[in-house]
Amino acid sequence: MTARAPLTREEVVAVAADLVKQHGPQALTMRKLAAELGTAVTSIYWHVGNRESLLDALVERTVADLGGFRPRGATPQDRVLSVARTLRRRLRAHPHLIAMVHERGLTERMFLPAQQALVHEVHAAGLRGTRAAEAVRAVLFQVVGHVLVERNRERAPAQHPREEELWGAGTAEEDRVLARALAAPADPERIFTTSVRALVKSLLDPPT
Amino acid sequence: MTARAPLTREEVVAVAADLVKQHGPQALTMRKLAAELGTAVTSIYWHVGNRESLLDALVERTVADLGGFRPRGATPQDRVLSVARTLRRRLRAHPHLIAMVHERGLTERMFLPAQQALVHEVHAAGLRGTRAAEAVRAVLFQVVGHVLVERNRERAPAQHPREEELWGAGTAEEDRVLARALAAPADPERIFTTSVRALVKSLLDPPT
DNA sequence: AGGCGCCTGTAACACAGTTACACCGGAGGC
DNA sequence: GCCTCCGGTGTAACTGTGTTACAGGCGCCT
Repeated sequence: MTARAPLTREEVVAVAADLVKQHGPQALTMRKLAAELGTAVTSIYWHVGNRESLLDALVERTVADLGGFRPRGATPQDRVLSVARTLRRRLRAHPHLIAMVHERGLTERMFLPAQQALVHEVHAAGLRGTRAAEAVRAVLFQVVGHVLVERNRERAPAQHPREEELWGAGTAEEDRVLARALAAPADPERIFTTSVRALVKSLLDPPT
Repeated sequence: MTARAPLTREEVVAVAADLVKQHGPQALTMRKLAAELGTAVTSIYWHVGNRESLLDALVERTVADLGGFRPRGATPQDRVLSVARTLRRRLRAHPHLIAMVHERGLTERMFLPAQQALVHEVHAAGLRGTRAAEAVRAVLFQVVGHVLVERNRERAPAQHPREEELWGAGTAEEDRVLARALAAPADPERIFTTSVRALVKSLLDPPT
């Protein structure tokens, strides 16, 4: 057997990314990774340093994959919504990885490409200076925050006090339909669109 | 020496909470905890089962500590903002612990008390049924999401491409003040208030 | 005294990240 | 042709983690 092609840093990171995508971050152990690569642990350490650096590289890769934005829509409002939707979709495409980005305190890094697109749109809508910066940040915070919460919701265990808490508490008996709507599982897509649209409307519409 | 007062589940959880608050979740090892308690690891296992259960108990405690809400303000809008602010403040009071709640997929649990308060206000504002439920959820998603992002921002390492990325990219040269505003550190408090207010305004104002 | 239930401690297990060290194989100097 | 050095790999260990089998101790009831 011709031993095997020499290991490269890129190969290590790629296989590590696969492992994380398939089985979550906790499945990424140095030994498993070595086994998957058909090599020994020490080789990995030689190429990537330590686990920390490996995760850094993974995160870097993920952020780079998010790419740029081509907003669609007639009005700035529509185009901002378009950016928000695209960002959400891309973030949700790599759940484990964006969780890692978050856990490693690099959430802000994920912002940059979208931020540039948003700056453009907000500027087109007539906002300037500090006010524009605030609008951009408000939208970004909302999108990323929403995705984090949404993703969290999905892997949440059984929420034992959910329906009952609201029915029994007396607060919601004012409105049966409301109570039922809250007891039913939420539609994150709808909530997302609703709230982004609402936020954007207020931020861009009246230059108070 | 009179050996020591018998260990209780509450004592274990309390000391564990202290450890997490002071040195973060990774500092909570069973052996350290045992040393801190002046006992042996097995006693901890006897009282709390395993590490998982211990973290569950911690999280439960944290969620319980969040308590109820007494919204202040003249209009429903103001009172919603008041709830949002209180929720944010309380969440930010236990950064490590809310990170744990999040990582354990129990973010939604944190919602409940605030949710009840919001249901009341949204109802008072005249919203009903599905529309009201959506408004409540939109606000909660926004608040919790914002806190997650904000908290993340604080412990982020050096953001190497930050100012430069925006200055060099050409996008922001349309507006020097904007670029400078984005390069400067954001004021999360302001962003929070601005965006919650904007969101609430759109959600509650026009019963379109 | 005997037994039983609550609680604690000793010592081990498996598995994690990490590393000291020996080794191989080819590229270049003599 | 030989030697040395360097990039890269492998073996086997170290420490520290969660967890548990097992041996008790202490107090109370009968």
